[in-house]
Amino acid sequence: MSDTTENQPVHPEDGAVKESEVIRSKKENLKALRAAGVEPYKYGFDRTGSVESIKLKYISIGEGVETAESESVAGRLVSIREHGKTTFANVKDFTGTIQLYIKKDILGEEKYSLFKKYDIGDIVGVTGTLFKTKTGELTIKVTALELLTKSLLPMPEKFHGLKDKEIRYRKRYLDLIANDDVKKTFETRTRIIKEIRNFLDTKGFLEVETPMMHPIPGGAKAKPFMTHHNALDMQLFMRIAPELYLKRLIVGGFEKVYEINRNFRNEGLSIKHNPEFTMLELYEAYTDYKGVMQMCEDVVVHLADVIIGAREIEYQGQKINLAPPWKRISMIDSIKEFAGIDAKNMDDAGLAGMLKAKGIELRAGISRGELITILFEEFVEAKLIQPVFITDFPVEVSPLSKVNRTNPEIVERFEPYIFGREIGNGFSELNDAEDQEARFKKQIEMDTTGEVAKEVDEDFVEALKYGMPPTGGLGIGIDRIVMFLTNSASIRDVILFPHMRHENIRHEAK
RNA sequence: GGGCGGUUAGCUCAGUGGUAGAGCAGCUGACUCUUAAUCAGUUGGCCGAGGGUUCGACUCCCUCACUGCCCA
Repeated sequence: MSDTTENQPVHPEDGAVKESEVIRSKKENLKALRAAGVEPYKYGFDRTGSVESIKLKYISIGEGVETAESESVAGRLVSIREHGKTTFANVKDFTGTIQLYIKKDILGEEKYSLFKKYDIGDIVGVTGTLFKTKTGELTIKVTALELLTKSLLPMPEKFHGLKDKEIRYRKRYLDLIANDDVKKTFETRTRIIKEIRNFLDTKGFLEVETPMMHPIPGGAKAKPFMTHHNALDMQLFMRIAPELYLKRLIVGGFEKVYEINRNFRNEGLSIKHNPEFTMLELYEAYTDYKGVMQMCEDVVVHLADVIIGAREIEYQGQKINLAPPWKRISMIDSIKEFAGIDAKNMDDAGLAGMLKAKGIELRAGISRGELITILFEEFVEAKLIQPVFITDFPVEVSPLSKVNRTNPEIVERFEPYIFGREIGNGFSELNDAEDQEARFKKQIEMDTTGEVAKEVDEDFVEALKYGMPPTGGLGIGIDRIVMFLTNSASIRDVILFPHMRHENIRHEAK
């Protein structure tokens, strides 16, 4: 942070992209077009259809046949192949790319010479009849051509596209222009979320919105983003989870609610973590963790059916079978099965020894439940490739779950894992207000994050005192689900504008 | 936070101490069914930033920034 250039502002006018020959040429073309009376930034264009619809409409016309009727499409010029007094070009809209055949004879001398001032990257509107070339490609024989938007910066390379991941994430619009699969991924993301809503709405769930700014930082371990309300002179925290608000709604009489929205965690970035990410949380009255565990399985299987059309998916070269029923195993048993460690019959010192041997530092006075959880995270998690529900979490790490009805050391909680990654969390919601208050207090005592003073959400405890029906709650990480269903390696590939550091020096150098 | 890799033309990439390269894009010209069009010519670089070693550094060393991956 001692670098003096660090905080110098970047001036997009002169700093973002240096004026090159390519840019100069585009600016000159713009000037020439204006001089010829062309408005380079039009206000609209009437299309007769999308590229895809037109391709479908004329899919079966024969070679050598030219349609009588005209069609109009608009989009970005993505390639130009000059051929003397004829030019082939490709125009791309949201649905696809179609070839243009631009002939001097048809367009006329003047229009054709104006067209030569168009550049790859410009947005154009074209009208013409359709025919198939001798290689069978449906092509628009252009009778009218209009510049709709002049572009001033060079497009990514046409064949190799845009590969630099940094530019792809920082300038997602270029990524979208250059890489068709990116567009597909984000369309799929939207379909997935829409399908989740559809699934839950059909089951009678009500979608609600709860505050993004909380007066009390929730979350036992997560660190919050802080902000401030000026008029109220009030410290606020970007929400870590909507859980306590949604449960207030269950107290209030809503019996099935869900929210799909952003959560914020002030932690590091990784292939699996973005500071803001999207969660589904749902709460259903009169069911328990087994009910929502079934719901979790149903939702994911439904998504596989609808989005992929298959229950076996391939993720990063690994086949994953989502077909129900998913394996269900307690945390302690999973440690034995996947790591060969018989934690049940080991004392705390023995558990701690195994962790220390792996170089893990342990807090003084750490509880048995925490030891088991860390053991699970260290030795088991990564091995959970096929879908599995890990159940029966230690009570110490689960302040919001009801204790197991037969064993008070564990709670009625589960986490689904796929490809070694936790994709959700669910439990029988604790509704004993006095127990909840005690567990909150214990959690605060154990809090080691230190940076933000955690406090008991008294208002939530009060709400519970009025009585919350037995309730099952479920959270699912939407980004991770989208990653699996789109075979995306990084969370950044499923978030349109992932969080990035400041560019500073490199940006200025360009 | 630690380890390893990357950063060279607008884009995609070569370049192991001796005058910075290719393809695409751009520019000039030829070409009326091309499609990664072709052919001929041509412009374009603070080699991420700063420091050091050296007669000489894109290249070796150090620091920093950003980035990708792995780990915590």
